[in-house]
Amino acid sequence: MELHRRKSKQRERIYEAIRASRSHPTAQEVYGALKAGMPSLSLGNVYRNIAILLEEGRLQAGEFGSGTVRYDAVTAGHYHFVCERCGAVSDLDMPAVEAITAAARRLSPHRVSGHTVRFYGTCAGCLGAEKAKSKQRR
Amino acid sequence: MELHRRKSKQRERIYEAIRASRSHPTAQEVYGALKAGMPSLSLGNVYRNIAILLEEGRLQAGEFGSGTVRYDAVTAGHYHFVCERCGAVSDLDMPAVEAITAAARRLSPHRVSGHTVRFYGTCAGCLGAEKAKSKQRR
DNA sequence: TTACTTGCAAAGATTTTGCATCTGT
DNA sequence: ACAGATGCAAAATCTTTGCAAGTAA
Repeated sequence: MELHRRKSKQRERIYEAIRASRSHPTAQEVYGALKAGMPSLSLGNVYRNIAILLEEGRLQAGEFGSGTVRYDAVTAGHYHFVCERCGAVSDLDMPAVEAITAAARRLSPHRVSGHTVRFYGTCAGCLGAEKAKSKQRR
Repeated sequence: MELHRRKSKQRERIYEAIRASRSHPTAQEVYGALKAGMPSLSLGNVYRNIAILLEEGRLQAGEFGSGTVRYDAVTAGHYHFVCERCGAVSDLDMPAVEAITAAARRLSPHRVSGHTVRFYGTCAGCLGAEKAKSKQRR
């Protein structure tokens, strides 16, 4: 009745795909990326393995306004930037400010164990596209 | 072809329900809360009106780990606390730190317009329940 | 062998939409 | 009257599950 986890090619490929990606992929994107090299792979199994990887703490999940969950191979507590125009999610090269958690502990009746920060705006790519468009308009 | 928005009893009730609630309700919760006093109300219409209210900037949306979207009548930039045990979402009485946005602007190639902070941990209610349980165990 | 894994397909859950009808203005 | 709003039910998405067959240990 114990749970001895076996090594599984599918699970490792799924983990690798997420770790290698810079884009915080969704389950469907992971599936799409692996399907070519692993035709037997099923979407249900991607979801199942992601659940296991989350449980093991090898992944982190988040929803960033698209309505679907995105995954991230945890590196450390890092902050995210979400483009309000195209929905892209990127990591921010910014040290986590532990003082924020400390401040919340002082102010809140709850047991605060940590925090995340999410920045909003327009990503560099969309800014470029916008500029090109306004130039065209003249 | 213009869009003249009409006043609608449903929409105002939906907005009021969300504004009055402290719990960041989901669409289904709003529907459940209003159904009694408005039997003809449909869930689809709740979703439609929430979309309009979001567009008008009267509401804010967020997903907090439950897999369903929660809504909030925007007051100002405020931070949230999410209980990892029961999923409850509450507001934190903590002034938004604008310096964080400024720091991100300096470090990021994107146009950063703002940020949100989310704290994680165990809420006071769950802490109490936990304590009661461990006492019982002795 | 044992019991964890997988693929497949069906089921769940949440959210969106088409359409005929109703209603503010 | 006209264009927006509503209810209802069907559809679209995303995610989870049951089951029989495959597979690591």
